[in-house]
This record gives sequence, C-alpha cells and structure tokens, in this order.
Amino acid sequence: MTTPQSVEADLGWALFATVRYYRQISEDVLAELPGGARGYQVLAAAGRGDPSSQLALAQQLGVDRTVMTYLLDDLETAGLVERKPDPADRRARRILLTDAGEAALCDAHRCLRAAEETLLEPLEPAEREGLRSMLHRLATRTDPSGTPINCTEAAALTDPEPLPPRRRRARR
Amino acid sequence: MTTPQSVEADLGWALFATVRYYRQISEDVLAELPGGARGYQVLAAAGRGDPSSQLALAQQLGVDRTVMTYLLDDLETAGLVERKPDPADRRARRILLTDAGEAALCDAHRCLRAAEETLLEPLEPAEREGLRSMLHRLATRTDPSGTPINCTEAAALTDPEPLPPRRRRARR
DNA sequence: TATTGTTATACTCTATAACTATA
DNA sequence: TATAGTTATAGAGTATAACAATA
Repeated sequence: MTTPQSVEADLGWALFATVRYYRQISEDVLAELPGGARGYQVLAAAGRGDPSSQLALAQQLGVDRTVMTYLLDDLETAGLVERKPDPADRRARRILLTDAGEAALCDAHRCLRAAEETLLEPLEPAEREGLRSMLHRLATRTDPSGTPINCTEAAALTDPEPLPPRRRRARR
Repeated sequence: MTTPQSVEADLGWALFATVRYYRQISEDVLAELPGGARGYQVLAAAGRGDPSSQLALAQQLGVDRTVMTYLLDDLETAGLVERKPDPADRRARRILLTDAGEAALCDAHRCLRAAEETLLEPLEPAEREGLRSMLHRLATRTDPSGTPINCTEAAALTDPEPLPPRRRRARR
C-alpha cells in the first residue's frame, strides 16, 4: 500500500496549511495595507526599481492583469504608488513608490519579518534559512522541460466520465 | 535599509509561488477527481479511518463546513465516498471510502507523488525530505502561545485612515 | 495585427443565515 | 441551549470580453 499514513505526510496538505497560516498572520500584520500580502509584494517589487510594468508585476505575482489594475487603484488611492507612463512604450506604465509608499514598505517589511519568525518558530534557527533557500529555488525554477504533466491512468481509474456539470444539486 | 533585495528573498512570495505551482500540477494530475487536491485530501483522510466527521474534515482542511458539504456531494456522486450516520452521535456522519474511492485514492496518490517529485526537482534529493519535514512541523504546530500578532506601528505608518470602502471606483 | 491597460460583466469560490435533526 | 449537517443566499475574488491607446 502506498497511501500515506497521515495527512501530515501529504506535502500538498502541509503546503496549504502553511500558506493558510502565513495568510492569517500577514493579514493581521498588514491589515491597513491595501491588498494585504499581495499589496506588500507590489510595493516590494516597485521599491526595488524593477522594470515593473503592470503586466510584469501581475505575472510576477501570478495574478491576472485586471486584478493588478484594481490592486494598483487601491495602492494609488492610498498614496503609496504612482503610475508613470513609460517613455519607451507609451502603452505601458511604470509603477513607482511614493515617499509614503517607501515608508509603508519599510515598516511593513519589518513587521512581516517579525511575523515570519513566529511562523517559523517550530524550526531550528539553522533550518529557517534552509527553508527560505529551498522555497526560493522552488519558486524561481527555470522549468526547462516544459513537459506537460499528465496521468491518464489516474483519470481512467477515478472516473471514466468527464462529469461536466458540477455542484449545486438539489436533494430531499 | 531592511527591505529585501529581491522578491525572491520574500518568504511569502516564495510560498505563494510554490503553492501556485503545486496547485497547477495537482490540477493537471487530479483533473478527473472531484475537488482536485482538496478532494484528494478528503479521500486520504477517509482512507486513513480517522474520526472523520464532516466537521473534523473541514477543520483539518481549513475550509468552512458548508464547503465540505458541497465537496462531499461531488465525491459521493462520483461513488468515491459514503456518508454513514455515526452510531455514537446521530447528528454526525462518518465519511467512508467505497472500493472505487480506495482505488481512486491509491492511484491519485501514486500520480501525485510523481508530480511532487517534479515540483521538488530543483532540490537535492536529501533536501526534499528536509522540506517535507519542515513543512510538516509548520503545519502541525501546536501554537501554544496563542498570542495575537499585531503591529500597530505599521498600521499607523501605512495609513492612518481605515479606508473602509474598497474597490470598484469609476474614473475617466 | 498585436499588446498594455481599463472597464463592465460573468463566473467561481467561500462565507452567512436560517433551518432540521439530534444532543 | 448547543452542535452537525444542509440549503439558499450573499458576498468576495477572479477571469472573460470588449474597448482605447499605442506599438
């Protein structure tokens, strides 16, 4: 039998649970920051002086470009970022931090680091850097293969029919 | 200055990006399984013969009990689980795997393990177990303190006003 | 023609509230 | 009275499609 002995042995479950926890503490700490953890990441990217078009930011954060528009609307309304037309491509806009945005980023970064230490508390100090390093490598993978993952056997076993219509069925 | 030099130094960003990747590969691999990765985790918990009331499962997966109802509806419709009244508490229902559910779980587990190895490819083989162990400990933390995290300084700096109404403002 | 950004709209997911049945 | 589960509804969050401006 190859099934796991406990949920905890499940990498996916552990990942989701950890992210859930991270989301919670970052929401507490960044409650006043528009967009929460996501807003922070936008500020961090802009503060680094990256190329930072809206599209580039959206791809970096793994969200749709329309979502980035709303996110930046909130950050701009709060006075933390500016949208400046890119002189090299007048379709694009470069996202720049305001002074207030810089201060907010710096402060949020400090708070987040403290919260992260709480998150990482169950680990040995030496392990914490190891985890950061590993997640960093996983997140920045070059993904050279591009080989699409499929597992048709599983598909066939679990359910031959495509079960197209989902959810909301009446009963009783 | 204490701001990070790159997004990649941001633990939150790395976590989110990794989960995004995991979600993608697990969706590919578990496409036919109702509920995707979440459905798999329900099957895995049920297959373990845990207490497994719907509420217990919901808490384990970090979802609302109403979400668990919908999830189990789909799994039951697909013939993978059964809801059996708990003889000890007739309000509750124990979630049991059917034979088809057992087969689907076993197969999904095998496929998922393979997909996880793809995910973990950037790491040394020895590191992979270390990552699993660390995430396991983070996810199963006892959280003895319960001290609520707050960071009022950050709140004050980033935005004194609570900015209550959010999103969808007209422009132009 | 293709791309960036915006807007409106539709859809999906999740949470809230009300209810039934048990305790 | 409180809890497990269900259902309908409302609310987030996200994606789709159409458009303007620019390449």
